[in-house]
Amino acid sequence: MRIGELAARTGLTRDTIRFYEKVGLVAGRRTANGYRDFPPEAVAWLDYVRTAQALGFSLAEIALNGEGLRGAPDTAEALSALFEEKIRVVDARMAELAVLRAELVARVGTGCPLLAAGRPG
Amino acid sequence: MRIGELAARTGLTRDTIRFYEKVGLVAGRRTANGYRDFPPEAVAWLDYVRTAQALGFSLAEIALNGEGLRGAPDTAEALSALFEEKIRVVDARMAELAVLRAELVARVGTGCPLLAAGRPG
DNA sequence: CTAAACAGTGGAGTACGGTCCAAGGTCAAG
DNA sequence: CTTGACCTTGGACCGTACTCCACTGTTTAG
Repeated sequence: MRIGELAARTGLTRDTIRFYEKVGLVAGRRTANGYRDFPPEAVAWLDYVRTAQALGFSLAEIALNGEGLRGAPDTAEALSALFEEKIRVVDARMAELAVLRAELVARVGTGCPLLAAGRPG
Repeated sequence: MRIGELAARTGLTRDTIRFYEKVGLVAGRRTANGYRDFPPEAVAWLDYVRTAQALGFSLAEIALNGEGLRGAPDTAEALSALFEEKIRVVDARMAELAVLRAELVARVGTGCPLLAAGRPG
């Protein structure tokens, strides 16, 4: 499919997709006239890119994931492994947030919360 | 205290503190010779800035929080309210992550995770 | 055939959050 | 009085992730 259709299907702009191609996030074959031609899987891949981005991964990291997938013998399995890894990342992030939450709870209602910030001394 | 000491106590660089002053994140009185002179509370405030940043707040938002605090009749109470608000934000962020986690779990182990991405059709 | 809708390129600009540097002023110790 | 540590300023520069623009080429519908 051409870039306009991919843009419509993913909710990204054409410019963003061209930018993603430039940084190696998405593959770009060309038709005879020079237009980009994307496979149908590009839609799902870009959906995944947005998810990974929401998880706090940089585009460079996501591109590396993609590299790994392209070299994998069984892509479906490799992708499952990738998702499992992401789940661990999500769990870690949630744990961090839980710590921050606890710190915030501890500060609420103290006489002077900023100064009660648990520094030594 | 002068900027070097504040930098040492917060773990920030002098340049970062000057940058924070420029964007209104931290107050800058001056001594007779033109050196910046920070009150002791600046340490705790900058600690808070880092925490808020870790929560995903932009420096501009954090600066606005600071504005609100300076205008508050009871700073300790205003700060408690601020922390309570941040707790709600943390809860919202954790809920988002929980959704993402569920999506990832759903994709693991499907025949072709990328294509099973729950799109209509 | 023409006009619109699509595609291409390169390059500039934006916002955020710093980071580094050069040139110079201030201050305490030896 | 010099040395060195500290401070000042302005401005250039970086990486990330886009976003917009002008100009040009291609395809499609009437």
